[in-house]
Amino acid sequence: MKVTREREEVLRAFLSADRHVTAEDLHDQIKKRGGAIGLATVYRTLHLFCACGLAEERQFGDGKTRYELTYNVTHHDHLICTRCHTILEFENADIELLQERVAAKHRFTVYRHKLEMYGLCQKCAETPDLPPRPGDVGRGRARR
Amino acid sequence: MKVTREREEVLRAFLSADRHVTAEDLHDQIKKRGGAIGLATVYRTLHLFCACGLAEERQFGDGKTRYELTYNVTHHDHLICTRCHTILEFENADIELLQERVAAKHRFTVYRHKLEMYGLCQKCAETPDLPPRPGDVGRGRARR
DNA sequence: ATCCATGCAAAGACTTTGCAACACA
DNA sequence: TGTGTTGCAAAGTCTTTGCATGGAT
Repeated sequence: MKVTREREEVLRAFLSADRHVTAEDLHDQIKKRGGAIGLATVYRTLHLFCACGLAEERQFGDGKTRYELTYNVTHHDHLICTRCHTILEFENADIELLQERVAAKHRFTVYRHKLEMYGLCQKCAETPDLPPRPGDVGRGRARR
Repeated sequence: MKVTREREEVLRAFLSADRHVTAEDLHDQIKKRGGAIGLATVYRTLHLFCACGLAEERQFGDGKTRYELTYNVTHHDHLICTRCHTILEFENADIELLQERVAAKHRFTVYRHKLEMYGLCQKCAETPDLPPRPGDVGRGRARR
């Protein structure tokens, strides 16, 4: 696999960005640093990273695909704040174990799973300024 | 809310269809029965159903939004076969309980959650004809 | 009769692809 | 030097919206 300036830029942006970013996020960040890169190349590079196990795609229900570096990272699941879009990660071995039992009971071979909880983080739950809108995420592409 | 022929058709198609259908699925089914309806109306009607709690949107990672009738249905999670696209449902109170504990630990108020396991159903795991491709689902819009 | 719903086509958002120019090994 | 990569723009897919028409109450 070739090492190009563009691929290095994407990796660098990825490393210094939030854990869960969209292609556009990375693209913007690279451009802000003065790097020049096409959005299509960002997408192509992210696919490449996913194919070689360096990253994974995630969909949290707002219609955008997010990418997460997974190299040397243990499995975890997500708590997603539907107001401020904070994403908390957690891992829980007990849940994983129960999941395996469920799968076994159904004679299912599981390769991948995801557990996502949508709601309000502590901070957002405490600030009643805006009405919480728990229905806005996790229900498909964002409305316009 | 008005009762129109179109809305009745969508509901009827919904009731007799698989549990997890796309707007296009319902549209096709209605047309096959001889009913005439615009795809946009199907989408609008499904949004309506979701808004009044009759249905819910789901995204299983192939880039399409699926809808599921939830009226009078208890919460459940999903096992998704990445080869034949069979979707098994299950519920497990122990897992739910552990989830609540995790959320509480993070001071998170959960409104909705989803647990999805992707892999091979028993039948597909036993037929080695096609190579299993567990990476094809759950990782964003389908490739073309 | 008045709104609200529908259909169609156009617009929109996100992502992929074709192709010529270019860059790495 | 040759193959793989990039950029740009165009195409593609799924979904939403504008607007004129038609239908339900």
